[in-house]
Amino acid sequence: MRSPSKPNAPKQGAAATPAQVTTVEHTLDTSYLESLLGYNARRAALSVIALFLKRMAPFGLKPVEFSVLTLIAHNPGITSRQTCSALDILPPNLVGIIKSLDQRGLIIRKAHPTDGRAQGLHLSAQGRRLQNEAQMTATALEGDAAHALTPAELDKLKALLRKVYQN
Amino acid sequence: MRSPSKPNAPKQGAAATPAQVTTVEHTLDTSYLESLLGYNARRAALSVIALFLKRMAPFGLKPVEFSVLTLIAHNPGITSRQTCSALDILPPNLVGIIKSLDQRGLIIRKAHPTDGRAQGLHLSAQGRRLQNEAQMTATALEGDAAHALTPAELDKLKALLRKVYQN
DNA sequence: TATTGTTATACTCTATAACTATA
DNA sequence: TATAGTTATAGAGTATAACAATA
Repeated sequence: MRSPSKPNAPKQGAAATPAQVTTVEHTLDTSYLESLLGYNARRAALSVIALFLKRMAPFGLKPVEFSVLTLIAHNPGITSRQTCSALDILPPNLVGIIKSLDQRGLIIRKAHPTDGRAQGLHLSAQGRRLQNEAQMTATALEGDAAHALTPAELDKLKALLRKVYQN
Repeated sequence: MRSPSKPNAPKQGAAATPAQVTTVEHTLDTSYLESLLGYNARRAALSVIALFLKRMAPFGLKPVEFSVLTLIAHNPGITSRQTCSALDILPPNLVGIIKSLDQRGLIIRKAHPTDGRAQGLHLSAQGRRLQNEAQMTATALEGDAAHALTPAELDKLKALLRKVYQN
C-alpha cells in the first residue's frame, strides 16, 4: 500500500533558502519522472488500488477477485479461459482464485452445455448479494479516489486511459 | 508483461447475431469494469510498462532501477532514505537495487558531508552515460506507448494522473 | 493436433521485524 | 530516543512447463 507515509511534496511555504541546502529539506527534483506516462500511470493506479483495498477489505475481496466476481455477474456461464483473456490473467493463476471463490460459496461451476472440457461459471445467491454490495462500494469509491478531479475530468481521464491500453 | 496475447476487444464488423450466442464469440460484457478508475489505471500502467521493459532491456534496466538512476542523476548526493520516500519504496527493498547498481559501476556511494549514518548517492561517468541514453529512450517511448492519443491528449492525461496521486 | 482446466514450481515484488551505528 | 542503512524472511503476484480429459 504505502500510502499513509509520504511526507514529500514541496511545501509551498518553504522560504527559498539561497543555495546550500544542508538541512533535511526534501527539495528533490522529480520533474523528469513526473513527465513520463508510465510513472504517472503506475503511481496513480497504486494510489487508487490502496483505497480500493481498504474499502473492499470488509467484503474479503482483493481487486482481482472483485474483477472475476463482477465479470461472472455480468456474464453468467463465462469460462475460466474467457475470464483469463478478459482480465489478462494466466490460467494457472486463476485456478486458486476460482477455487477460493467456490469454497466461499460465492460461485457455482456448472458443466458447460456444449464443451465437455470447459465449465461455466455462475454466481450463487450469496455471491450475487456480495457482488452487488461490492459493486456499489466500488462505484462510490470513484469520487473519493479522484477527489481532486471534477466529474468531467474523471470521465475524461478514464476515456484517455482506455485509449492507452485498448489495442 | 502479458501483451502479445489479447484477442479481445469487440470486433466492429461482428454482424449482430440475434440472441443465443453459443459459438465461441468473445462478446463479453466488461463495460462495468471499464467504468472504474482503478481498473483502467492499472491496465494502462501495465500496458505502458510492458513496452518500457522491452525498450529498456538493452540497458539492463527495469522501471524501478531506471527511476532510481534518474533520481540520482537529477539529485546528486541524494540518500537512500530520500530515494525511498520519493519513489514510495521500502528501505529493505532498495538495498538490493542500490547494491546492484553499485556493483555494475553505475553509481558511487560517498560519505554524507554532515550525517555519519547516511551516504550520498552519485552517478559514475559510466552511470551518467547509461542514464542519459536510457532517459532519451524513455522520452522517445512516450509517443509510442500512447500512439492512440494526440500530444495534447497525452499531456492532459499525465496532468490528470498526477492530480490523482499527488496529495 | 489443439484446447480447457489443472498441478507443480520458480522467480519477482512487496512487506515486517529486528539489528548496528550514528544522531 | 530516533533515524539511516542493513539483514533475514515471509507473503503475494506473476511466469513457464507439463499433464489428463476432451475437442
